Amino acid sequence: MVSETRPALRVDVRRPQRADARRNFDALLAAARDAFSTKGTEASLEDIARQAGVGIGTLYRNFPTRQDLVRAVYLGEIEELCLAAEDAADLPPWEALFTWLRRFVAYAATKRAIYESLNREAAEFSEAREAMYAAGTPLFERAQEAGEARKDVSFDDMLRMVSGLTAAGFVDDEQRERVLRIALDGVRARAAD
Amino acid sequence: MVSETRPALRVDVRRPQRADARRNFDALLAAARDAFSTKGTEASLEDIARQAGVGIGTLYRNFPTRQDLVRAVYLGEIEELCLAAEDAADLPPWEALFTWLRRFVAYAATKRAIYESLNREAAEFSEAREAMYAAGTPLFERAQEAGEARKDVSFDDMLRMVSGLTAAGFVDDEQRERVLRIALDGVRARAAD
DNA sequence: ACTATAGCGGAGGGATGCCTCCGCTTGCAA
DNA sequence: TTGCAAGCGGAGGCATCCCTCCGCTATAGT
Repeated sequence: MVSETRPALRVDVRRPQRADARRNFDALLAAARDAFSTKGTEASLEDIARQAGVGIGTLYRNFPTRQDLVRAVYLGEIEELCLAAEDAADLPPWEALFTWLRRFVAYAATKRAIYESLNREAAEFSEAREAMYAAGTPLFERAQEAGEARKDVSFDDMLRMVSGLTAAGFVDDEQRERVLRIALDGVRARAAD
Repeated sequence: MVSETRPALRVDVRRPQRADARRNFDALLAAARDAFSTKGTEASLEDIARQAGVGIGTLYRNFPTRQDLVRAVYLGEIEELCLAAEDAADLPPWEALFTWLRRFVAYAATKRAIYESLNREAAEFSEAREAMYAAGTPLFERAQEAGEARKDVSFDDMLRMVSGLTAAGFVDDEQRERVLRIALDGVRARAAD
């Protein structure tokens, strides 16, 4: 047990020992992150290997199934998100929440992977998702207690809403930001509440 | 000139003459509608033909390219949406808008096709999209004029927001409805405005 | 009933993706 | 330096999908 100074999830996922192998491992992860974000988790594994500059065999040695690769990318992304939640904790309630959610949206990498996994059953995902919920929920509840967020909205409601926006297409980043703000205005407590 | 009693767009798309052929045509359209809604516009054409109970050759005769099939489904969906806007016109401003948007979300069929096409360049799509905008914008502006919708939000902002939610995954329909309501609360004019 | 022909369907060739397997290469410890 | 195991990469078998082509079927008009 023992949560270290940082919980950190086990993103390790069995990183190889030899220097060259480790290089390949990282290149694969980076290529996958990129491919998944632009083409979804159905992206061609052969493309990913090619993009990483390694043979397809190497990809399969490190990540025997597509799911393994998706999970590795996903876990890395989740970890980023958990750290971002810690960083935001110092800000005023609503701003902290908003900042974290913006990070959630902006972190292009796993956009689609996160979104897809939000529904996926697989146990290994649910563990990570719980970590993310554990990281984000305090921000949300703090905003509720400060009277800035509606009490009849759940964290899950809000996150799914935001993840939908994440997946949607916008003309440009300004519009994305604007729409995010609009949607979150719906979460904001109203004078009448 | 000449809007008929119903604009109706040309959804015809060259419907065949012979009775059996027309049956096949309709079955293909229905199967495609279904497949596109669940698997996106990349769904296997052979599956669609199989699902429709016709040979792959028949599919290609009616819709020489995938794009032709997508367009046919899309146009049908858009037409539904335009009609729904007319129907909603009798309701009070905000309710009319909300009713139309709910229809927008609920009409499962082209969920993804509409969403994908929202960005697609292709000219044939933009024409239909404009028809849809033309149908929905009055509802939105009426809500704005009635002081029920914010003036600093555009119809396009709102539609993209909603279409994002459309594509997102929810636990059940109640949650979808609830989240739609929350997001639209962000579009609603506030007392302070 | 008869027949011309619109329409049918699926075999099959080409492309791409998945994944396994195995002979070659190379980092690292001694 | 050297030896060897960890690691590499891609050929190739299998599956799936796309799309074309053409011999067969069944409709609709006479």
